Amino acid sequence: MSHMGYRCLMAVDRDHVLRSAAALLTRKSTATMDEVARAAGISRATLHRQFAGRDALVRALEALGIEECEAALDATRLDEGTAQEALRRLVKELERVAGLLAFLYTENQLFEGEGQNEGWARLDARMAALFRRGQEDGEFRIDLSPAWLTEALYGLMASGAWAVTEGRVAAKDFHYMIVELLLGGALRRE
Amino acid sequence: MSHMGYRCLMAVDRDHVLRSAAALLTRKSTATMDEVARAAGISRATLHRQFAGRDALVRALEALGIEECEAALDATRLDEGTAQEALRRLVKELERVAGLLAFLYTENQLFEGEGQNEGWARLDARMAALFRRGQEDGEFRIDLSPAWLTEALYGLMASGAWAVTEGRVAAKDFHYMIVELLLGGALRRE
DNA sequence: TCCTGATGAGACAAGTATGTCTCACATGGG
DNA sequence: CCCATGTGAGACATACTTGTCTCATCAGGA
Repeated sequence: MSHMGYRCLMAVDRDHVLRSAAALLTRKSTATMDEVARAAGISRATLHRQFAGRDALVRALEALGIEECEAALDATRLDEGTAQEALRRLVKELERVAGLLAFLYTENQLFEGEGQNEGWARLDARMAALFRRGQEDGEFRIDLSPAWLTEALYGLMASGAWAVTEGRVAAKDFHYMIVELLLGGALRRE
Repeated sequence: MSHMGYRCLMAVDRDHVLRSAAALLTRKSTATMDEVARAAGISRATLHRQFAGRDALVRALEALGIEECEAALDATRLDEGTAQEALRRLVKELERVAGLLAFLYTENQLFEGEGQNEGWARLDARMAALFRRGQEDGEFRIDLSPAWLTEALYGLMASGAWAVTEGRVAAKDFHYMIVELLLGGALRRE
């Protein structure tokens, strides 16, 4: 076996497995390793060969989620334009990972006592920085803390993702609903 | 044993157990029956005597959550005053059950395929009716559906409850943060 | 063709939660 | 005092998931 071929093969499979697992666990967070394996079209043995255990799988999913979020943040160019425009772009970029984010958001409740992954802290900081910029530029109100606005963004994305999967709202409205509510709230502007 | 005495004793214990379980499962959603029992100060055997199994316990918690939400809705007098005032009162009433609500909100993801409890549908309808009234009275914007606003309210309350338990925001700000974000959004009013 | 290595199927042991059961104990009423 | 009822402790079987292992198979490269 060639070394390159080996690295390539593993990388491709690993990514495919990871995305299948993300898609499944987004819908059913208690899926077993066997279900995850079947969803990825592989056997449980192979799944265990790639991920030492369920923990390792979830950690890998966490890393994937962080990675995708960081990529979304990078692609958004948070510093360009107004904070409001940047936030709109950000939610658009994050829409793809909303389901995975919703899974990890609730799953992280279980990791209490280990201290949260530093990746999340970095993401939180970048998002909070966006909200803080908006406040300093006079765009956003200053009586809602950047930390809360960040938390609310996560919460609304999770709610939106679930509402879509359960058919309570249309998928095409996802971005609009979240951005409009987060930015403007429910009240009519005069 | 007297019939009244029996009924009273069971009712009191059951309620106490239920509230202990709610408090525990709010923090650790995967707590075992044994942990739930110990948290309530009873043995696992007694817990099983009162609730046939874990399913029955969660169902009972669901019923409790629904009951408390309905009570909150009743106490709020949704029809009095402006929709905005009613919403502020509602969030205040719901604050007590936010933790339980957060637990059930995520737990319900697992009950898919059984059709959701009719109690939730009733609650959703009442909340959506409030948002609809706000829209019809010209208070709330009409481009965000009542269903989405209801969902967002759940999501924000869950986010707020978790953020508080993890110390990311202060408990005293809970009501203000949720109501202000839901009503006014992040943007400054001119 | 032969050989290497990954895979799938399945067996297997271990751990854990669950649900049921029995038994001893305590409390409270008759 | 005696008895009934609820309770706690713990044993027990069961089911489920997990993690590891073996073995047969199969595809790709030398």
